Amino acid sequence: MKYQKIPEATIRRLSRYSRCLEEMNENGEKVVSSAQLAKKCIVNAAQVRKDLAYFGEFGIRGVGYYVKDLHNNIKKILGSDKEWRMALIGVGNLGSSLLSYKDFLKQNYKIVAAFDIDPPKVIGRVSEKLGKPVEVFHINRIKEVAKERRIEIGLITTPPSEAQGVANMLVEAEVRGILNFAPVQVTVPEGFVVKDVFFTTVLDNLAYLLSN
Amino acid sequence: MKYQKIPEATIRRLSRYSRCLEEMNENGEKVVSSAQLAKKCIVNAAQVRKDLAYFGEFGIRGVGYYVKDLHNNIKKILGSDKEWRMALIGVGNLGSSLLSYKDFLKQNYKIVAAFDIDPPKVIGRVSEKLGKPVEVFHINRIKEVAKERRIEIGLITTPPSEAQGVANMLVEAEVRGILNFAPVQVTVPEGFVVKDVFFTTVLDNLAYLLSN
DNA sequence: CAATTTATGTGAAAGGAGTCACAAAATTGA
DNA sequence: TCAATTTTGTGACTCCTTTCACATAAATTG
Ligand SMILES: NC(=O)c1ccc[n+]([C@@H]2O[C@H](COP(=O)([O-])OP(=O)(O)OC[C@H]3O[C@@H](n4cnc5c(N)ncnc54)[C@H](O)[C@@H]3O)[C@@H](O)[C@H]2O)c1
Ligand SMILES: NC(=O)c1ccc[n+]([C@@H]2O[C@H](COP(=O)([O-])OP(=O)(O)OC[C@H]3O[C@@H](n4cnc5c(N)ncnc54)[C@H](O)[C@@H]3O)[C@@H](O)[C@H]2O)c1
Repeated sequence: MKYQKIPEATIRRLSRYSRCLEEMNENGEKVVSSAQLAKKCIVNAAQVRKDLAYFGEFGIRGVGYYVKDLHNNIKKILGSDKEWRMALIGVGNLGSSLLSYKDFLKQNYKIVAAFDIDPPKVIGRVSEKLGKPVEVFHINRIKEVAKERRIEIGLITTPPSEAQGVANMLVEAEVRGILNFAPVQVTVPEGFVVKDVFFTTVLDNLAYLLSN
Repeated sequence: MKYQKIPEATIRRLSRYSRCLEEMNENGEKVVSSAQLAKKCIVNAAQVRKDLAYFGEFGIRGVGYYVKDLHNNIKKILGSDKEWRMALIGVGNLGSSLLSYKDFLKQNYKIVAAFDIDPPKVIGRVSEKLGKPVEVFHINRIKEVAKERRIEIGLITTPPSEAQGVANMLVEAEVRGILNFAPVQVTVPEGFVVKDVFFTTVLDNLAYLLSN
């Protein structure tokens, strides 16, 4: 298949397929058809095949896909075959719950440093919940520590008013990826990427659907 | 304008506009043009106008939109002019951080009950963080309490393996809206709505963009 | 080994969503 | 009062995404 721009929606679905395949693999299932995978992920079977076709031919006609093989291929496509080193900025309520989120690790995402404006205040939140606590630094050491620990992704869990400032520091520290939980639009220069996780936007969506 | 199906993306953007308008209103700004609002929300100006046009005519040609008036209209459209009564199921790391998330309240979303499989174990997580703690019930009382407290939305923050079971109980209790944080696809009958908040899907997306 | 079955990969068609460009309406100022 | 200015609301166009439908290829069976 000749080159085409890949839709964002395709990438989101690949992530879903990946989770399903992981589960199937754990259940000892060897082979899966696009129809079965589609059903499990609640999408159209042709959609599954087309999504995969952007990246190559992974199936065998008349058979389907080898679960493990396809899973590996999708992980390679998504870049989740390598370990991603992350920093968390803002060790508050949400931040400390993310610090103890075990699923990140399972998925090859690792928080290797945390930052706050007041480390002594928040230190209890970290150690109280984990066997091996993540080190918490003062925010003004972010550039230095980010370099040293080869951080590639920053998670922003500060109050909204601080988010853009923190994003600027991350840019300064050449942390190219940002996952932003603070409900404000932050902007970064070309070459950097921000993705948002806005709970209330999804809630608004739900509220809209429920009232119509 | 004659009736058309309204895109999901439009609803998501309305939610964004709403946040911006709220901020503008707090700053004492009275009038805003589609171009200004668009710039702030990082979208196209025609997009702003088209999104609003699905629901009526809110602007004045040659002038723009009255900030407060438009904000009220959008809140009415989204259904966020009323208070939504929510229950949280699974008072763990993430759940207890949501319980103390003040922004929900500001946005007219209110958690009026929490449920867990082991209330005594989790009770500390709630009261330790809040002035007026949310009551935690055993999960098997969900139907009874949901009716009594007129709950309309359920937040699922249990382990993934429990999510579908919890969703079934919410359906049983006629809670029509579900916001699911557990990284599995849950299904509900016609007439019910599930929206997902999957952190790792967004991370996967970020990882993909960073590795290409 | 040929016929049958099964399920992929993909071109073509349909369906949605976003952008452009301009007529229409309100305001301002001379 | 009327021309100039501003900015909305929207039809038409473009672009992107999803679905359909079928030729193609692998496997199986008699
Ligand atoms: N709590 C939730 O469940 C939840 C849910 C969705 C979104 N959010 C958003 O996530 C963010 C954090 O929420 P929270 O409830 O954890 O707030 P919080 O007040 O508990 O935590 C914020 C933390 O950020 C630190 N901080 C403040 N300024 C900083 C700076 N400049 N640099 C580094 N650290 C700084 C504070 O010391 C504090 O520890 C907010 O933007 C909130 O809107 C929270
Ligand atoms: N911790 C995070 O930051 C984070 C981030 C993203 C997603 N998630 C997801 O959110 C969910 C919760 O994560 P967590 O880290 O808070 O886990 P956790 O183990 O800390 O909390 C789970 C809670 O659910 C309760 N529970 C278990 N089964 C139940 C049932 N049948 N009914 C009611 N309650 C039940 C447990 O008693 C526990 O209190 C998981 O699905 C996780 O994948 C968590």
